[in-house]
Amino acid sequence: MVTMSDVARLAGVSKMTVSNVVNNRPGVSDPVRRRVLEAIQECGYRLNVNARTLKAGRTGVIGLAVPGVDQSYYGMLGSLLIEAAKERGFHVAIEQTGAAAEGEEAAIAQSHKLQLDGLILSAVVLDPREQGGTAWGDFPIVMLGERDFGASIDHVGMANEAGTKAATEHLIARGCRRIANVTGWSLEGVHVVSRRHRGYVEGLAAHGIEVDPALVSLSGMHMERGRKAVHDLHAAGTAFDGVVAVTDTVAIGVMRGLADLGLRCPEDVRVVGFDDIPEAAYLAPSLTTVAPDHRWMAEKAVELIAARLDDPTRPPEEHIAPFTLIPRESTR
Amino acid sequence: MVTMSDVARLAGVSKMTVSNVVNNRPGVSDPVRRRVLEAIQECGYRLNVNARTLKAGRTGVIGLAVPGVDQSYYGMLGSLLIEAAKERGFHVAIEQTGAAAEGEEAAIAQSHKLQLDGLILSAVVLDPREQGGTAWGDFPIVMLGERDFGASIDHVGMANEAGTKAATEHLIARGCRRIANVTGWSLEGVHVVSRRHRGYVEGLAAHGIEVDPALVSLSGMHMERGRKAVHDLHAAGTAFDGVVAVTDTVAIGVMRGLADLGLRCPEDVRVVGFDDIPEAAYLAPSLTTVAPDHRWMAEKAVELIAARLDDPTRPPEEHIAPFTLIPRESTR
DNA sequence: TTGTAAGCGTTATCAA
DNA sequence: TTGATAACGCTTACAA
Repeated sequence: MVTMSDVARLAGVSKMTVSNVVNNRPGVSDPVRRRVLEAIQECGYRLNVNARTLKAGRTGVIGLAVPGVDQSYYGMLGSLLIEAAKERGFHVAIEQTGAAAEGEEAAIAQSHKLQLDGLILSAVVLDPREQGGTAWGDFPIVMLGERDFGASIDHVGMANEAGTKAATEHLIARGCRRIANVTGWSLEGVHVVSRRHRGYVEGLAAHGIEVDPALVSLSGMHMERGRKAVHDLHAAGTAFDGVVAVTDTVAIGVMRGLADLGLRCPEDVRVVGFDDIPEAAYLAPSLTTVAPDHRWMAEKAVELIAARLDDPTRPPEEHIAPFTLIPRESTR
Repeated sequence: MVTMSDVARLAGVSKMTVSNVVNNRPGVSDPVRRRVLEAIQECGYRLNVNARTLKAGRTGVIGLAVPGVDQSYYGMLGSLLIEAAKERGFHVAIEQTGAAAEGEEAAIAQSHKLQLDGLILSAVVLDPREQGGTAWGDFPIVMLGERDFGASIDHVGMANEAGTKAATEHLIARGCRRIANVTGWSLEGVHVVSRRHRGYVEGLAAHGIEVDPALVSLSGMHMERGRKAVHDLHAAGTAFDGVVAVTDTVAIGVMRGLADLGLRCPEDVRVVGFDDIPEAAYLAPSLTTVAPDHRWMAEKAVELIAARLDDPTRPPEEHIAPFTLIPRESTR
């Protein structure tokens, strides 16, 4: 490996002068600067970021922990976050949590260990309360998603309740009266699933419709679960004319399930999703969905990391992304 | 920051002994080990990976450069690579190239600069020939995808030609005779698009069917392009009863385009894709596709990085992933 | 404007 | 079995 000393020797100056040139610091005469630059060219020198980091205590890398980038939603989110980070000169190291509490905790520990400059954590199941508040010291963590974070941590969320409520009311406006909610793993506690379910309940309530427990299907966040939920509803003889799916991914499974049963969408059953993943517009029928402003969220998250890095004492902030309901064929 | 020296002082031993304990090295007596571990607990010490790296000359991080993780295929691939890397103790930093030559070159430069231990590059457009052979010294780069890499670089590819040929023959076996190829941006040179197109041509040739240029639609690698391609074929009055799409993503667009025109799949037009992205099985109709063994590719790629790190002089290797044709409803 | 010396937190080496 | 010392490549502080 070519080091600064090598360059220095070649240019006939001291290490320090090379350092000054490399970092574009003032106080180096032009001829010397030129000589150093030539030497750098000549021997193909590259600055060792690690050594610099060792001194500075920063890495320029932020961690991103998501359940898995193989899921459309997190792929899209990851992509936007990587771009947003790039804008501010950060690189991104990805950690996959598998949507498990251990995975999410491990991600925090890892980023700490790797001395990343911060971590953006898409918390699906982790309960920050159980982590003993600010147990992470002032390591900059931004939480994405929906948990009961209290006011103790930077958080970028989206309008889960309002979004699902709007989706539910949209179905009602289209004439649906027996609306199923194909939702996630549990309705206990505070997380994406429970909040979105709450929006469904509120949407119904706003129009005086009572919740029929038979129409609420706890499944999981994958396509297969959405499909199975529809099969189960059908097998149980539960009639329904609309479905509020907890995510677009689940909605894809739901629509597939309908196809399995020979039910037409939207004629027999209307479907809405949540997230507006890239595929949503290209399905047949295209999927009506709640679209949070993901780019906005990504930029906000990186901004919060940068801000906390500058001032570790600043009070935590909470931001909620705006959303739009995008009507498409699945509810026509 | 708590350092080894702090722990050493607290435990009343030398830095070196702490290092030995932390790294689970033999030759430390049990009582001393215990004492050190207690001290570590007590002061909340964490190993500074950076300092270790500085010594080792390694970072433990490999770069992964793909066009964008928001595309299902690269999301899936990324996910598998992250897991494979984890298996071998590597972390992954992601770079997005936007499928542009500059992006791909920049990714190489960046990984160099960040002193990553290696780079796995999903090269879509970069021409290694133009890069002057081994201009990257012995920085471990593994190329994924299909380019004319010569024998000069580690490469993990897939059976693009054989796969598409099989897909084409599958359509023929199903009775299709007017088979369109909705393909990428260009058929010049050697890359995924041209190789897969070649497979299409071979598949037709094997059954004595001549290529009708009107049936070959150069589009691009996104859903919208697949949709547009179908619209264009239709507008031009070109009849077709089958479509070989260059990727599953494009195939989704194709199926959407068929729906736009009121054409039924598979009754009017049968469709095959390539990649087997997670959504393929859940579309309605589900998508017949060529499924390369992605997990195998991911593991191979990481393995090659590790091997070159161990022995920079080893000759470059080329590996081609096996594939399976998965028949589904879109060609029933 | 340039150079010297010390030190960042870790590990390899060798001596005790 | 343990410890002292010298690196790793760079930057900060200060001297020339």
